[in-house]
Amino acid sequence: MTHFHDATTCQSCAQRFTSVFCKAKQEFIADINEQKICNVYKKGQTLFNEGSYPFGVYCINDGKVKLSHLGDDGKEQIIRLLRGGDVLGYRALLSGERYSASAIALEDTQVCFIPKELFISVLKSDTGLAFEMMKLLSDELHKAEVKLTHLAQKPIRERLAETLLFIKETYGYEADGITLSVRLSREEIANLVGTATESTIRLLSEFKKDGMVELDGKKIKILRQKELIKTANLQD
Amino acid sequence: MTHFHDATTCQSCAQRFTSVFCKAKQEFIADINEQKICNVYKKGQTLFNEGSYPFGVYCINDGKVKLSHLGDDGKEQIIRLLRGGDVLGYRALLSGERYSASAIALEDTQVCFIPKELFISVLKSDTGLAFEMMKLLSDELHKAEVKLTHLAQKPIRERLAETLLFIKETYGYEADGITLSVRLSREEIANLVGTATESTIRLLSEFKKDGMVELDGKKIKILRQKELIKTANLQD
DNA sequence: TATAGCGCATGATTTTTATCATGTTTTTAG
DNA sequence: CTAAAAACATGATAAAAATCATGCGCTATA
Repeated sequence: MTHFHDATTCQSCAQRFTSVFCKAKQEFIADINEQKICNVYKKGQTLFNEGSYPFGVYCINDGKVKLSHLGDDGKEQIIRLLRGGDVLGYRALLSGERYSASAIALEDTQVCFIPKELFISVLKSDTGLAFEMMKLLSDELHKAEVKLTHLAQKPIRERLAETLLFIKETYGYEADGITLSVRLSREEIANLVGTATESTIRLLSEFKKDGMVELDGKKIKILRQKELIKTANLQD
Repeated sequence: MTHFHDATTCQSCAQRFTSVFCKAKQEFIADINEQKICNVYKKGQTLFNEGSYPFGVYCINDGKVKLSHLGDDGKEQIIRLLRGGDVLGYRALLSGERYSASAIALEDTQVCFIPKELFISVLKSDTGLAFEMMKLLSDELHKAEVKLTHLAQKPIRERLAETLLFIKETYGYEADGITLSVRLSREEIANLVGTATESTIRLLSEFKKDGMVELDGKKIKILRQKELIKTANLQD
C-alpha cells in the first residue's frame, strides 16, 4: 500500500508551494489548517459525484485523480487529470451548481477537504487568493477551448499523440525516464481522446509498430517524443 | 445603418441590469463611466485579434460578436457567441496571456472598452464583482466542458440541431417569432458545430426536408423546435 | 452592366471512424 | 488456485464524415 508523507498541517504540506493556496495570507492558511479534513481515497474511489451538491473544495496532497463527465448516452468523457497540488470542486461551488463532473482516484490519493464556508470567507477577505482563483479558472477555460478546437478539427491519430504528451506533461515519467507514471486503461485513454476504445487500441499498436511507444499492459513507454510531437501536429 | 440607443453613461446604459458589472458598487460604476471608451464596430470588424496583448475588457452594449480560435491548420473554430450585456476579453487579461481568440462583430455593434488597470483595480476593491467574475468564469468553463463532451460523443446531426437551438437561446427570434435573429454563413455554422461546411449545408437541407426548419438564404426559421430538441438528443 | 468571386447546393468518391465479432490475455474474486 | 470477468487485440464490416467536383445564383465592384 502506498505510503504518504506527513500532511498534518498545511504549513508543512508538501504542496504548500505549488497549490493555489500558496498565495493565501498566512492567517488564512492557519484557519484552513484548523478546519481542513484529510482523507485517503483508494484507487477507484470517488471523491465526489456528478449531480451532487458541493460542500467544499478538495486539495490533492499526493496522488492522481480523474475528473469526468457523463455524456447524454452515459459514456464517460475525461475532462481533466489532476495531481498533487491541484484543487478541485471549486467550479461547481463558485457557480452555485451541483457538480457537473465526478472525481475518481486513479491511484491511492491523499486529499484535504476545505469546507465551503471557510473557502468562500477566505476568498472574500483575501484578494490575492481571489485573483489566483480567477487566474486558475481562466487557465482552465483556455485549456478547454483549445481542447475543443482540437476535438473539432484534428483526426484521432493526432489527438491520441497529443493525449499521450498531455499525460506525460501532467504526470511525468517514472524513474526510468520513459515510462508514463500513471496506469490508465485503454478505455480511459479513449475517453480522454474522445474516441472508441478499439480505435485507441489500434492506434497505440500502430504507434508501437512505428517505434514511438512501447506497450506492456497498462505501462506505456514513450520512446520517441519528437516523433510523437510531429504526429500530434502541434503548433506551439 | 443600425441606430443605437444612447449609452453615454453607464448609469443609463441599457445593459446596466444584465451585465456582470451590475453587481459592482455605485462608486466604481462612476469610475468606469469616466474612463470607458465607447465605440461602434461595423459588421465584420475585429475588436481584438488572437495573439495580441489585452489592454482592457470589452462590454457589449448592443450587437452581436463571435469569438473564434484558429486551429493549428488555420481553420476557424467559433468558441462563443456574444450579445448585448456580455463582457469579453477578460480571460486573457486575468490569466496574463495574449488573446487566445479573436472577436469579430457579426453585425454593427456598440461596445464600451474598459482599460485594464481600471478593471483590475475595481476587481481588487470590489469583492462582489470579483465573485461575479469567478461565477462567470465557472459558468463558461462548465459550458466549455459540456460542449467538449458533446463534440467527442455526439454525431454531427445532433450537434447541428443543438447548435441551432443554442443560436436561438443566445440571440432569440425576430419579431415573427420563428426567424433566428442573426445571419451566419453556412461556414460559420459549420465552425460552430465543428464540421465541414458541406456537411452543414447537407444536414440543413435534410432538416428542411423534414420540416424542422425553413431556409431563405442566411435567414433560418425554426418551424418545429420540439423535433429539433429531439434531434439534438439532449438530456437536460 | 458585365464579370469575377463567393456562398450555396448537391452528387460522387474516398477516407476516417465506429461497430460488430471473435479470440487471447490479464485481473479479480471466491 | 481456479473460474469468471474484464481488458486487450485484431479482423471484417458498416456507418459517418470529409473531400473533391461541378453547377447555380447572387452580389460586389471595376
